[in-house]
Amino acid sequence: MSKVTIYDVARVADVSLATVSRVLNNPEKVKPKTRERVLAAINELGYRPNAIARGLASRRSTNVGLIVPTCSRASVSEMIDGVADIADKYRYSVFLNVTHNENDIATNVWQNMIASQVDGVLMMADKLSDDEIERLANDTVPTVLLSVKDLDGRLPAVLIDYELAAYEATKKLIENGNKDIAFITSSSYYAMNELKEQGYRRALAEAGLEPRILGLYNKFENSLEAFKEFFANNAAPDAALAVRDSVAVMFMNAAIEHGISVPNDLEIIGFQNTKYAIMSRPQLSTINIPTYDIGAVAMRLLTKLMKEEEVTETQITLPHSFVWRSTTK
Amino acid sequence: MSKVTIYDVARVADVSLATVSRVLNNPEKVKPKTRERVLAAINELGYRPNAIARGLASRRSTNVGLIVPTCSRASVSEMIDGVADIADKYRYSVFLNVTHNENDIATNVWQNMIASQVDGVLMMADKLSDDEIERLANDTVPTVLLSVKDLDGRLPAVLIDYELAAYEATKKLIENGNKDIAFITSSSYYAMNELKEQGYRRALAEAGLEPRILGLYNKFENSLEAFKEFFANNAAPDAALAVRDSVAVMFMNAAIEHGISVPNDLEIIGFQNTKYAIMSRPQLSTINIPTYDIGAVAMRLLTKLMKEEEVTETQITLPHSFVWRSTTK
DNA sequence: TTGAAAGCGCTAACAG
DNA sequence: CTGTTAGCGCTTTCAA
Repeated sequence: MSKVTIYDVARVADVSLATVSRVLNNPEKVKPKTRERVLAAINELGYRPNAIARGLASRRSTNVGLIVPTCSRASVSEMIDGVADIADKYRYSVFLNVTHNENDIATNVWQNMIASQVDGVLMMADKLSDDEIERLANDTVPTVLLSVKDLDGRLPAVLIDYELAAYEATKKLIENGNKDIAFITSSSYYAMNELKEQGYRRALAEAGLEPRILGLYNKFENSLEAFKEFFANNAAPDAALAVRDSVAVMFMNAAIEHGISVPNDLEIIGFQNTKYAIMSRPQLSTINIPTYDIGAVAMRLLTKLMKEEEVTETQITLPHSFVWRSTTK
Repeated sequence: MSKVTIYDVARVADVSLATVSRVLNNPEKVKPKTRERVLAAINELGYRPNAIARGLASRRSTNVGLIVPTCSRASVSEMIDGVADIADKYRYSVFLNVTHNENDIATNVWQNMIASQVDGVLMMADKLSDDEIERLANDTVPTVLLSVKDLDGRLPAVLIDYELAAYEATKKLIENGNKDIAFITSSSYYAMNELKEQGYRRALAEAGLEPRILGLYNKFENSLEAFKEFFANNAAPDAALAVRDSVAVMFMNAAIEHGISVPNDLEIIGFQNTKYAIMSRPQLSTINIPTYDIGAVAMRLLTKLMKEEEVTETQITLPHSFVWRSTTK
């Protein structure tokens, strides 16, 4: 569409194209009067610089890549909103790519993005191999990890201390006098969930209690059935910590249908503080995670990295908190 | 990073850069033997074509723009997944932009995307003015509307017949013998919700019943309070249709806390068939919307439009269905 | 079947 | 402060 090029503007304003380029990129270097003439011409013609040509000439695209496993989990969609808002603010465009949690895809996508000349990338991907981390860390275009981090801290990252959060939640459950505390986790393999499990185990170990891990199926509907079956065939635990609010609510619903009273016979804590927690009955006690902020802070960090500003803190841990509602005593 | 250019490949393969370009874009026009030599060189050097340079030279970017009001509503995040999957399949990259429902922003974003040389755009935006629609429709880069449509059908669109869905749901409620049927809507202005309201009103009008519209606040927490207040100060309706599952569940929870029995004293139907509907107690009857498919189908339609293939049907209505659970008799 | 050459629309030295 | 001049890395005629 935009058939109007920088040449047209230059002609109308009666200057060289270099001057037009200057008022666009370094307006202070142009005499006010000329600048105005150029601006007027731009307006008159409805000129919009061609981002691609600009990218080619300047070797900077003002594009960033965003790699996520999926959009349709609240924990990631809110983060995307955070990324998008800050990107917008700094006038970056964001390339979205969803990998469905397949790692080789993530790495491949990353390479494609680099080839597409993004200036930086935000990546949410589990279990990157050492080689992969090495490659990301050594590339000239900066990559920031979302929610997860590599253990050696080679890559910038914005995350939550999931281990600590789970540890503290479990500890609370222990303090409330519970002995048989279950951990309800997902069968799919998330690094995040592994950290949560570690925190859970640490708290139990300190108290000399036995862990009890309950896996569940990826498919939502199957999980409900699985939970029902669980309560039909097993002694119910005294308390439970779940990897996500939705999981916690499903577990709770199954328990209640089995005649168990929450929180009297069974205390439950979720993870994330989503709407699920408010909408369940009883309302779910949960760990509040600043999801939006993870995205926003990561994007902000990335802008600094891209501008090669001095960044003191390259691995940022955002604070979690607890929201005590009606599923805990 | 990819410092390797097409020249390097040409040199190593001992051909001209034109030939390398050909094996990339029209492999059949190159003698198999040469082709293999080039391919080998590409492999050896780890060459990846620079998407930006390619875009500039070919005037096609293989990028599409995706404009949404937010990511963190299930109805849009699932759609995004649909778009992303199909885009991936056709090797398009997607530029994501969230507008927070502000229309002037959406139009502006659209222009920026066009300037960024996208080959097409998918847009979810309410209440576009006639001028805006005109502009989108007349541009050389195709735009497909998501979920909403312009009334004259000038723009391609993929959507649900929300009016009909609401009409049918309301009719079911009427057939069940309810007289006082409420419509629970959001105070923010969505074209979609307006259509739902129209369907609701049509069904009531046909039955000679009076409509009863209940607005609610945008903020989730406030809504719960508002609903509680509603039940404290007003006669409860016999039945209700809500614009979203989450709204339906909140309304139901408030009702139940007020001592109303669902579905005996109050029948409720939601919209969307999200996890909320399964996780509520009782489980919510709702209208199933193929959210993922809206995105997927729209993206597929867009690829055709971009290739200038013949498209017979430019406004596609996807089917809805009903899921009767425990909040209806 | 291949190569030479002319751009795509812009930025960025370098002069002036 | 402004203009001239090279490219950025690739596609695409046009000839050979």
